[in-house]
Amino acid sequence: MATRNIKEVAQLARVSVGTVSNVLNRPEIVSPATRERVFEAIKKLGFVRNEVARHLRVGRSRTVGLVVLDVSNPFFVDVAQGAEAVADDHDTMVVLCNSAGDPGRERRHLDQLEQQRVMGILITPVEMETPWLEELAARGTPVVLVDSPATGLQCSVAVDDRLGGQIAGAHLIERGHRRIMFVGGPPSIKQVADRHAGVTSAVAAADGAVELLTSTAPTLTVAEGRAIGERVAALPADERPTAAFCANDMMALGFLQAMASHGLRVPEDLAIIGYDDIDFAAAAAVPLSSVRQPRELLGRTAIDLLLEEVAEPEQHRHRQVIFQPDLVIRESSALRREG
Amino acid sequence: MATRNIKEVAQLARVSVGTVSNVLNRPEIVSPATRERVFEAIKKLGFVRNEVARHLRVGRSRTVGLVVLDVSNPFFVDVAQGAEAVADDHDTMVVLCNSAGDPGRERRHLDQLEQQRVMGILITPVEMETPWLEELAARGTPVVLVDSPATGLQCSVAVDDRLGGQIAGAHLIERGHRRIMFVGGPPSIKQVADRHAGVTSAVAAADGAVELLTSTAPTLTVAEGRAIGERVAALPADERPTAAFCANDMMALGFLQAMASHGLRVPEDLAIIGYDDIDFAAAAAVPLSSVRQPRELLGRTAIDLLLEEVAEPEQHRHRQVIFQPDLVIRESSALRREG
DNA sequence: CCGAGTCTTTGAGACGATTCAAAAAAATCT
DNA sequence: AGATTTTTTTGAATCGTCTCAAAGACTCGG
Repeated sequence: MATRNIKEVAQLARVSVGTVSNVLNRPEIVSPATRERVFEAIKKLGFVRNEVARHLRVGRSRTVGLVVLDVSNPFFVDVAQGAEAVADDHDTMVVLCNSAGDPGRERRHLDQLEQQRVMGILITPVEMETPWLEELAARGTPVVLVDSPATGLQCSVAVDDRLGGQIAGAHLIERGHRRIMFVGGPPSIKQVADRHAGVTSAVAAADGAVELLTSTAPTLTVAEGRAIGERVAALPADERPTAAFCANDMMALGFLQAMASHGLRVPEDLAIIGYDDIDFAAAAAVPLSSVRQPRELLGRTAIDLLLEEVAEPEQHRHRQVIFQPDLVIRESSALRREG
Repeated sequence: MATRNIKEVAQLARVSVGTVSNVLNRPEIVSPATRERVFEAIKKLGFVRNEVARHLRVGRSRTVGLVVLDVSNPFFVDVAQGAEAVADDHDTMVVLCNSAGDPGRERRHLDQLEQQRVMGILITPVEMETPWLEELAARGTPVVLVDSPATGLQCSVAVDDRLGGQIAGAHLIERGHRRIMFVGGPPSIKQVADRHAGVTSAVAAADGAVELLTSTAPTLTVAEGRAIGERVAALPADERPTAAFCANDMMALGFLQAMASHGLRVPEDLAIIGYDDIDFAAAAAVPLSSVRQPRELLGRTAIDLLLEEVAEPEQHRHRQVIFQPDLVIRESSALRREG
C-alpha cells in the first residue's frame, strides 16, 4: 500500500534527498554517522528504491530481453540459462519472451521490450528477413541474433546448421540407409532450411545412390513429429524410408512415439536422428542420436557480445560467431545391416 | 542512438505535448486532422513511447513476475505458458525468473521485481516459511503463491500434493509392491514434504504390510534422480525396493536411466512412478506412470487471482484454490505378479 | 451577431531518483 | 585565531510522460 520514497527517508533521517541518494549509490562519500541514520530510516520505513525512476534519470536499464522461438523446447531453456548465468555476474536481469514461432507475437514482444528501453535484445527470429530488427537496432537498442547468422549489421552467434545436417546425413548414409526422410518444419525458419540443405548435400555426395524425401510441418513440436510419424508408419514397408532425420529433438521424440505406437522397431525398421541433443533425448524410449549444439555456450556468448557492445558502443565492431555442431550416436541410429 | 521523445514529436507536428499524449492514449478525443499530423510525425521520427517514464507517472506497471523453482523442468514452463496466455489477453507481460531452488537467487529476483514496481508476483517459493513474501505483500506488491498453499495472507493455487502422494502409494501397493522407496528432494520444499506425507499415509493404511524407504536429494533434477538410482541399482536384489515413487518426473527419468544402465528391467525388477506428468514422461525409455497436475491451469488461475486483486484491491478477499491430481498409469508401473 | 454549449488544445505541475555545482562544516596548518 | 584545505551536505534541475483545469475555437439557435 504505502510505498515510501526517498523524500520520506530524507525527512525521517533529517538529511536532504541528495544525501539519501548518495547513501544508496556511493555510501563511502557519506560520513558514517549520517549513513547510519539513513540506513535506519530506510529500514524503519521499509523503503525500496524505485528502479523505474532511477532508470528514467540514468537512462540505461539493467535488463536484457531474450526472445526465443519456443520456450517449451529445452534447447532454448538451456540457451537462456547460459545467458542468465553471465547476466547474473553483471547485475543484469534476463527476461525471457516466447514468440512461439509466431511473427505477430514476436513483434509484440519486441515492441514491449523497446518501450521498456531494455539494455538490449537477444533473439532467435521467426523469419529470415529481419528488417524490424535492423530498424530497432538503428533506433538504439542493440540486438544480437541467436542461433541465426546476421547480415553484418548486428552481432550474432550461431551453430553451423548446414554442417550439422551434413553430418547427420553422412552418418545415416554410412550406416547403409538409402532412403532417408527429412522431417522438417517451415523452410522460412533459417535453421530448418540450413539443416535441410546440409542433408541434401550429403545425399548429393552419395551420387544418386540415396533418395531423400522431405516433409514439412508448420511447427517444430512433438505433436507435429508424431503426426508425420503416423503418416510414415502407415506407408507400406517398401515405400517407407529406412531413416528419418528430424529438424529437432522435439520432433524426433514425437516421431519415435509414433513408431512405437505402430509397432515399428527403432532402429531396425527405421532409424532416427534428431537435432540439439536436449537432455531428454538420451532418456527417450530408444535413446536418440542427435546433432549436438553447445546450448549454454550459445547463450553465454550472445550476452557477452551484447554487454561488449553496450560497454563501448563507439568502437564496437559487429561480430558473427559460429560454432561447430557434433554428432552424438545413440541407439536410435545404431548399426544397420549393409544393403 | 537517437531516441526521440514526445516533445520532439509535438514540435514536428506543431502541437503541444499534451496533444501528443492524448493521441497516444485517447486518440478519439483528438480531431482527425491533428491526430493524423501527430501520427505522421511519430512515424517520421521513429518515435517509440518510453514506457519507463509512463510507468513512473502512472504508477502501475503492466508486468508481472513469475518466479519458479526450476526453469529446466517442463512442468514450470507449462505453468508459465498458462500464465502467459492469460496475461496476453490483458496486455500484460510475464517475466520468468528462475530461483533454481536457491533462496539467495529467489531473494535477489524478488528484490529486483519489487524495485521495478511490477504489478504483482507469482511464485513457487523455495521454502515453506515465507516471511519475506508477506512483507513484500504488505509493502504493496500483490503476491500469489503457485503450487503451494498460502497461510491466508495471500492468494494461492495449488494441487493437493498429499492426495497425489497417496494415490501414487495406493497404486503401487495395489500392484503388489511391499517395499517402496520415496525418491525425494529437500523436505523443506513443501511439495516434497506433502508428497512424502501422502505416500506415508498410503503405506500406513496398508497396516504394516508395506515398508517405505526414503531418500532425499538436494535438488529435484534428472542428475539427482540418476544418482539415487545408481545407489539403488547397486543394492543386492533382496534389499532393493520393488518400486520407486519419485518426487517429480525429472527425478523419475534420471532414476529410470540408472536402471537401464544397470540392466534392471522396468517395471519387472523395479516399478517407477513419477509426478507432474510432463510431456516427456510419455516419451521415456519406458513410458512413465505419473501423477498428473493441471499445469497450464495452475498458471492461468494464479494470474487470474492476481489480476483480480489488482483490479479491486479494496474488496479483494484472498483465496486458496486447490486442484486435484490424478493418476496416469503407463508401462513403468504396469501390473506385477501378486506376492 | 451574441451567448451558450460543444469540441479541441494547451501547458504547468506531478511521478521518484540522480547529479553536480555550490554552500556549509570540519579538519589542518601558520 | 585566521587562513586554507578537505570533507560533507545541500537543493535545484533533469529524465519523458500523463493529467487536468483552463483557455481557445467552433457550432448553432435566436
